[in-house]
Amino acid sequence: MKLQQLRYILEVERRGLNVSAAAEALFTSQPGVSRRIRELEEELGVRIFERAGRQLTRVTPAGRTILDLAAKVMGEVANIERIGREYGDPGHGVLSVATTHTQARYRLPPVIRKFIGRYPGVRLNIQQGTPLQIAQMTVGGDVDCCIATEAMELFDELVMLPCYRWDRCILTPCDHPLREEKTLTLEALAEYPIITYVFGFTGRSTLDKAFQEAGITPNVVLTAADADVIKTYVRLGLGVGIVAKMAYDRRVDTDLCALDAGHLFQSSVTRFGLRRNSILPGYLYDFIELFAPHLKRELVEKALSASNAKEVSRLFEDVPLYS
Amino acid sequence: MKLQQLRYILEVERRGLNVSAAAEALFTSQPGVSRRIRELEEELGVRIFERAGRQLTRVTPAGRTILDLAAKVMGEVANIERIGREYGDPGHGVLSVATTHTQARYRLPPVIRKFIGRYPGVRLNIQQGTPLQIAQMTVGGDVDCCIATEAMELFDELVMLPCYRWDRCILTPCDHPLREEKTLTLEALAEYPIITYVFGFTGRSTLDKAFQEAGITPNVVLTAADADVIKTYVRLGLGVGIVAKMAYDRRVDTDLCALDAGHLFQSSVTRFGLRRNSILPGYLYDFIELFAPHLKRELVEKALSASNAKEVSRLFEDVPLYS
DNA sequence: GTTCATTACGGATTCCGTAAGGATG
DNA sequence: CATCCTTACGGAATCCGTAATGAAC
Repeated sequence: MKLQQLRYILEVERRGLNVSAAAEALFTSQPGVSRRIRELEEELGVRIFERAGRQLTRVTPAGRTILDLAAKVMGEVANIERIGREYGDPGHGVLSVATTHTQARYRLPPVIRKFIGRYPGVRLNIQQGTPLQIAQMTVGGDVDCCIATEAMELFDELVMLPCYRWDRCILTPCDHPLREEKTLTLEALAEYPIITYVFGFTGRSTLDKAFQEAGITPNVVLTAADADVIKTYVRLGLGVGIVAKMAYDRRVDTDLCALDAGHLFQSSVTRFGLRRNSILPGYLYDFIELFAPHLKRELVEKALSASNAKEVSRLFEDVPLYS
Repeated sequence: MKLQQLRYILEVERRGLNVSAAAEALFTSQPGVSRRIRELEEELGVRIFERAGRQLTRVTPAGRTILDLAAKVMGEVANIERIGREYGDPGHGVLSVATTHTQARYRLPPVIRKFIGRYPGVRLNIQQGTPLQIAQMTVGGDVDCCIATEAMELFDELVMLPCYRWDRCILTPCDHPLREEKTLTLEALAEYPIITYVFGFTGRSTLDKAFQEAGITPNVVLTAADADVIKTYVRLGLGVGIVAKMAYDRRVDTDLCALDAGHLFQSSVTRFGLRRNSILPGYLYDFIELFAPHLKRELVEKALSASNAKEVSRLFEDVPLYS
């Protein structure tokens, strides 16, 4: 058995059983991939992929197990390679973080400023994407870690570390009638056209839940993937915005007013995502702690070695997350 | 990185950093091993072994981590290979069990009779050795599992499944004065020369502990690795034997008498040992259940995936082990 | 002088890419 | 006819074993 063979079958699965696509992604020829798979199947004496004629149609039961184990193997191999880089060149390396607009724009800048001061030898690489995309990037090994509020629970290869809890606020022009209300209610809010996040972004699901439970159908006239766009349309008078509090800065957004909406919606928790059982470069522990000071190295290591999500969440039972 | 390289560094470590010995064990040439290691170190950019001149002297810190990860990788690879054999040829294969004389002689025969009836296609392979040897054989992958009472807790790569609890008896010639005693005591026992197991065998440590706690120094005139030898010398009148109850069969040992000693010594627990995170062939689950009926497949699987010994022992808290 | 690891070299094997072939929709 | 996997073949790289070299006890 060769590592190459395992690498190939994993890529073939990742590309939806398309050998040609896998070959391209692996920067090699398609017949090579085909042959390597065939060899492995012959050596093991088991079909990994079912074929209809020449097409790979699906993964056999044995193949399923083999692919899962192969993924583990490649994960450990990646760890070994990282150990090499770490010891050979401590304090140097690359840190790839996948995250959403909200984090990149509002929450990460001070963290990154401190980080690059402390690790001038580490090349930072911030990838932006939808929550689903960034979770996939992390699972697939394209980045070292991710930060997001949504969709992270969909992958159980990911360990999720709660970072901070946040609430929403309502953005209006400063002369808006909503500012007259004594205590803001969902009903009052629903009187106006609403501008907020696209589904699947920045806690949007929590927002929908609140309206649904109150039996109210809000008039959402526009959705955007980030708060800057939302603000723009609030300024145009298109409606009132519902955004994360951290997206409002009274010094910059002088023409907008923010009303606290913490009591209207359940607060959301932003999380740090890491591949289970991965070994992190030393500076990544520091990066995590800069982002969420309660996530000390020891705690993160415990979470990484936990065998299931329940164990992880038990580690964070007593952590207060407001900041 | 190649699997071969990982295999080689592991063997070199196993052979006490002796490259020549490793090469021999791997059925290959010594320069090949040497070069392969060198290549891996160059690729990773880290020394795995420290050298004094040309001799490998010890494992570097980075090497330690790499070796541990390499062991995991090779473990998963072995699992993949097993999956192949399993699916390709269910009900066929090899089952290697390492165990001690006591188990092989008294406890295993009925189990094995049933097993070979149920799985005529499986080749059984029983390896006998000292408790330490058999535990090492299991860790090293030379056998699939082991059964023993002693020394199994020394390896935390092993998952130990408690199988049954047993007590000791005192073997004497039938006309021996000890038979006159109403209730047998340690003091009375210590009046006579004693023949029992060698240290490290079949619960010998429990035995020593009992005497020590009572402040008695027994006169152990002869020790042997198995009960058959002990019986022989009891028959010769050399002393009284202390052996596991299961080693006495009144139909066969008609010239010997057994006195219950359950109240004198703490009972011992015989355990099944498996490598952590290994995948077992289906018939091995059956073998385990034949040996210890409470060890159902599901329970064994849970224990195998547990991350530490404490978690394992929690699984067996409520299991009664007398049989 | 024996043990042990490294270097040097030739042969065998494996790996890979290009080109051609056959099946499917 | 376009897509996609397999087979065929030649060149390159890798792997392996023998022999020779050098260091250490």
